Amino acid sequence: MEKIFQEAVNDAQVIAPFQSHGHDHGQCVVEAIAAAESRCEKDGSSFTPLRRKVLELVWSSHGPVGAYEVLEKLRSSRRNAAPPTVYRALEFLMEHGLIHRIESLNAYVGCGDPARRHGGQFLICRDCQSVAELDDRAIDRAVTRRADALGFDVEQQTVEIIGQCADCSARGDNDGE
Amino acid sequence: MEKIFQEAVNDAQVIAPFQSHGHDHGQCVVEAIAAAESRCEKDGSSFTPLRRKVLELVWSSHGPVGAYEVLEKLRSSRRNAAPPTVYRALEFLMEHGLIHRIESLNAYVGCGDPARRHGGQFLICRDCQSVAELDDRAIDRAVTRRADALGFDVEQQTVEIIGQCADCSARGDNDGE
DNA sequence: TTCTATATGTTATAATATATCATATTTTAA
DNA sequence: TTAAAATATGATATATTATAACATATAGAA
Ligand SMILES: [Zn+2]
Ligand SMILES: [Zn+2]
Ligand SMILES: [Zn+2]
Ligand SMILES: [Zn+2]
Repeated sequence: MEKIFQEAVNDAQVIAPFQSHGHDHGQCVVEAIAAAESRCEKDGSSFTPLRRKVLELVWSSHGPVGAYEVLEKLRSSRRNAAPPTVYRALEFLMEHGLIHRIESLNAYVGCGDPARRHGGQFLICRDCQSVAELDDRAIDRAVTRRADALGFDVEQQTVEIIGQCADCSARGDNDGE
Repeated sequence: MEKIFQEAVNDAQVIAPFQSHGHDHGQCVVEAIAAAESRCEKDGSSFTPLRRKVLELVWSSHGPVGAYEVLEKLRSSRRNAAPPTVYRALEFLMEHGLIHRIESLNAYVGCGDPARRHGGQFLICRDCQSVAELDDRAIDRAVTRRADALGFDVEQQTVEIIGQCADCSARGDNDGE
């Protein structure tokens, strides 16, 4: 069991696995900010203090965060922040692949690997709200095959899978068992 | 090319293909209503005139329709219709598998086969807004495999693929070629 | 028939997102 | 080096999507 998990986690197609409860999340944020700086430098775009702060707030957990949740937190450092303040920053972060939008939740989640271009494939735990990010070629291939057969040209994938993660399943949260 | 399309269209995993521009859409609506009646009878739930009307309005095209678009149209027959009128009907139709919600568009689309239980997989044309509904086992299998490897228990899939359909591609709409 | 569950009416408001114009800051280039 | 242009943020207003709460009506069951 453990072995299977480990294989899956080490697979490059798993961009960001579910994180253990006790992991060093400060380090996650540090790495995300570093990756963002690097990415913006490459793109020749300016990673301003506001954008950095908003990215940090999105990374406050591995779960999806709503725009107004970001706004509320942002206001402790920027008293006059308004919805456009946040939405513009989120738009920038999306354009540069630093965050993804979870359509089914109207929320945003930090990207686990902004260096690599990819569409969005997510496993979302209904209990702990954690998100695992995938770039699964088998899923992509299955989608592309079917689309090709119908003469459909794929431009953007939204794959959002709701369910229960291993930890919550083990802990016996809610239904499920 | 035609042959490939035809195979794909006849495949049971394509619940509803893209429709030709000149097809008899009145017939689509008639069939959808008949299927809905049958389904509700099986479920022992009441397919009221309001719910029927809302379903017809969702079926006004093969594209996604917003709740407030439905509301506006509904008002020509029900002067006093309000948002809850529509949302409650949409909720009912969803619960009975008569429509699906397209999360990435905050919109709804009629289900091409309410008799069969299935999750949502959609190809959505960015030009003509038409939607093809899939129940593709290869996509489902790829998702399930990866989820299993991560110990994740899948409960609900949201697969929404944006792109350009064959017709629009042939007509040379916008970019794409 | 009375009770009970279901369905709809009605009003208000919550939650999410964008438009618009003003101001500040940075970059470009004459 | 300074004016013009592009970019970024401030500020206000409003659009869009969705739900809460309570009242009334209707349909089945007891
Ligand atoms: Zn972390
Ligand atoms: Zn990513
Ligand atoms: Zn039709
Ligand atoms: Zn369907």
